[in-house]
Amino acid sequence: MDLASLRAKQLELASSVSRADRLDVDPPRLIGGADVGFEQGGEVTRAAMVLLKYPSLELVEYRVARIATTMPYIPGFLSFREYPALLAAWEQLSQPPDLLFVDGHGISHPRRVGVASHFGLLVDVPTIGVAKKRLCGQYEGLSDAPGATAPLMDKGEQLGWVWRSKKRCNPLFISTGHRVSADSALAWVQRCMAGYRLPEPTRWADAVASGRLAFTRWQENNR
DNA sequence: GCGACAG
DNA sequence: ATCTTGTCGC
Repeated sequence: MDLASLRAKQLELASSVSRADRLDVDPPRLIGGADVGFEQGGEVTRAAMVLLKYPSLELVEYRVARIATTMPYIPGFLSFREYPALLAAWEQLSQPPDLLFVDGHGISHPRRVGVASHFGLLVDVPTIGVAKKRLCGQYEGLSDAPGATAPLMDKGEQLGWVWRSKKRCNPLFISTGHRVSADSALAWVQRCMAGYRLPEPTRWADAVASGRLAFTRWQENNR
C-alpha cells in the first residue's frame, strides 16, 4: 500500500465519520481506554485496552495484544500502523465499552481521520481522540490557568479543543473520534478526570501498556 | 522552497 | 513510541 492509496482511503473514511452524539440521552456505563506501544526496537506492536465503570471510574478489565509491526510511523498515517493491534486487543474484551478514549487525534487531522476516528469507524463505537501534542490546526490565547480551553481551528473550522487539564502541565488536544460532538468529547473527558493530566481511561491504558507501578499494584490487589 | 509533523 | 536517574520546582 503506497501513501497515495492510504490517503485515498482516508478521504473515504473521513466522509463516514459522524459528529452526531447520543451520549447525552444514552449515558455510557462502561468507558474504555486504548493505547499502543512498541517492543523489540519497534518490531512488535503492543496494544492495551481497558474498561472502566462510569461514573465510578473503577477499572474492571484489561487486555493486551502483541502483533508484528506492519508499518513505520509516518505523521498523518498513524492509524494504519496502530489499528491492527488495537483490533486484536478489542476482540479480547468480554464486552465492548459504550465510549472509547483513544490515545491520539480524532478529526483534528489533516484529512479529518486520525486514529480515534479510524478505529471508531472500524468497530462502530463512539470514540474520542485524546492527544498530547498538536498535529494540525492552530489555537491562541490558552491561559496558564488549569481548566483553560481554546478551540483548535483549521481553515475556519473547529477541529476540537485544547484543554489544560492540570496546573503547569502541557494541554491536551481533545477531538471527535466518531459518533461524538466536539463539545461532548471535551465534557466526557472532563468527567473522567481524577487529579492527573490524563483522563482515567487513557491513564490506565497507558499503565497497562507499559506495565507501570500503579497497575502492578492493582493486579496484586485483585488476585 | 521552508518548516511542521499524533505515536 | 523508545533509550533512561536523578533532580529542579511547586
